[in-house]
Amino acid sequence: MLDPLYVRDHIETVQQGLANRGLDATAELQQLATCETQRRRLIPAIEGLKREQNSTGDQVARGKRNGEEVQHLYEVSKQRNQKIKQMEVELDAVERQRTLILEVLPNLPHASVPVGKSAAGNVVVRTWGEPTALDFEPKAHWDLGPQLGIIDFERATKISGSRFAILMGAGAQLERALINFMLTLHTTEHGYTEILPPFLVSSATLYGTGQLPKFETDLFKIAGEWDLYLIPTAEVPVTNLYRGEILDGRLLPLKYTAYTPCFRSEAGSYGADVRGLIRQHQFDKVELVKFATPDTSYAELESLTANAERVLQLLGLPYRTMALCTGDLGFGSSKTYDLEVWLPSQKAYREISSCSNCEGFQARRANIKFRPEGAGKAEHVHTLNGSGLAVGRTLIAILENYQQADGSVLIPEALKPFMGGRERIEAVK
RNA sequence: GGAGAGAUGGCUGAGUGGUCGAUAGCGGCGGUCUUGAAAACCGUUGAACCUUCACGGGUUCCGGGGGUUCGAAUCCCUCUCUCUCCGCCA
Repeated sequence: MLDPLYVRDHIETVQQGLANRGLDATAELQQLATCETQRRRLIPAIEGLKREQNSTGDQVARGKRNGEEVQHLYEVSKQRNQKIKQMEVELDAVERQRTLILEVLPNLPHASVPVGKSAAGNVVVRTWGEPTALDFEPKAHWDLGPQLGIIDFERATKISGSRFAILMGAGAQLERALINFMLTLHTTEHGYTEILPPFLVSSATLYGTGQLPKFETDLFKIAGEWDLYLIPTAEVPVTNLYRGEILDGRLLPLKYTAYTPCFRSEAGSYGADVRGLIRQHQFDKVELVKFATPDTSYAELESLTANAERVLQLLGLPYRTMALCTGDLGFGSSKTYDLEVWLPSQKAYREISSCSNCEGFQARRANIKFRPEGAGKAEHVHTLNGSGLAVGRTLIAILENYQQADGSVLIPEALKPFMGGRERIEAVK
């Protein structure tokens, strides 16, 4: 949620920022301005009446103690009270409308974000490694996996329907090894604290990170009388760790990493990446989340992104880092770097991580603050999150980049200790 | 699923329908004392919003919502959540 007071005083800037995202919010901002005017008319009026009401109450109390006649005050007070109630109903409607508008407006892009309309406007920040050179025609993972007997798409469809997959044998082991490898790296070398959160969360939690109310159709909701949804990312439960709390600023930044499965209905994405593991209703991800002070959050975004890149580097997977343009930013993000890994079969870089600084956008929704130096006025923290990495896509990248002419797949050096010393995955004869 | 108890400030915990934002203790912060620390003592210690250049002033908030009343932390209704016991269960 944008800061209502900031929006009030910077309508033009906000309008321009949202326009850069491809959103014409002229009408909404106009409505907001109207709400603001009415609000500022009603609040002082109501407060003035309440003040009179309080003083009348004191008069009654004092009068009664002294045995004076106070009946005549009752009627005045009663009428004033009706007036207050009437204005409060009005104010309530105004504030409701204000919230309704604010909660569906996306975050403003940071000044450093390139202006652009779509993914085509994203900018390559750096490239690591060279696209893997294979002296044979690379196979796609959806062929490799089944041929090696480590991925079964067909039986997954029988069990759960489309966009699910089963990992078996060395495939399941590889997924587990990747999770373990990533968590170990982030906790021991990058200083993150590991979290294993609930995979089901309440609507209040999803509101805090911005999935609700606008993106309910992307989520799986639990049937029945439950206010529970499957998490679409660990960002949701982990960012909500401190919802409604005021943190000691001296403890910031706080850094957390969490492995969770993620569940997305991907409504509206039919037709895209229908084959293979790329886009599934359920996938594993190791997430990085930070709570930072506003003055350090952009430095923290750089280091968080570097932490995610480190995973790819250690696995020897070629990738590039993209700065998303204004038109491609996610709802809650002020600035995002996407990491894209090279997939030989597609001869293209594909997204494997997305690292964002949401500034105070989620913190305002979730009411997460900090007190600088442990004292003084509390301000909203900045929240950051990034994949470190999407595990299923990492598995794809390993299969495709480490495939050999004979159809086997080598295990990257850094992963061997997590694979029980296994050197390669071969077809089960 | 059955039965019961509760929700008050960072924590613990008082609170008769009328100067209660709320007693007290702990914790935190500042100070005195000390070479330093501890102890002791003194002081201080919530949030949101409105208004003001500022100092300041004001309103609201005792789980959420509604009601009774001139007036509600206190009475009534309702919702949510937590805890305890029993049953079932990984």
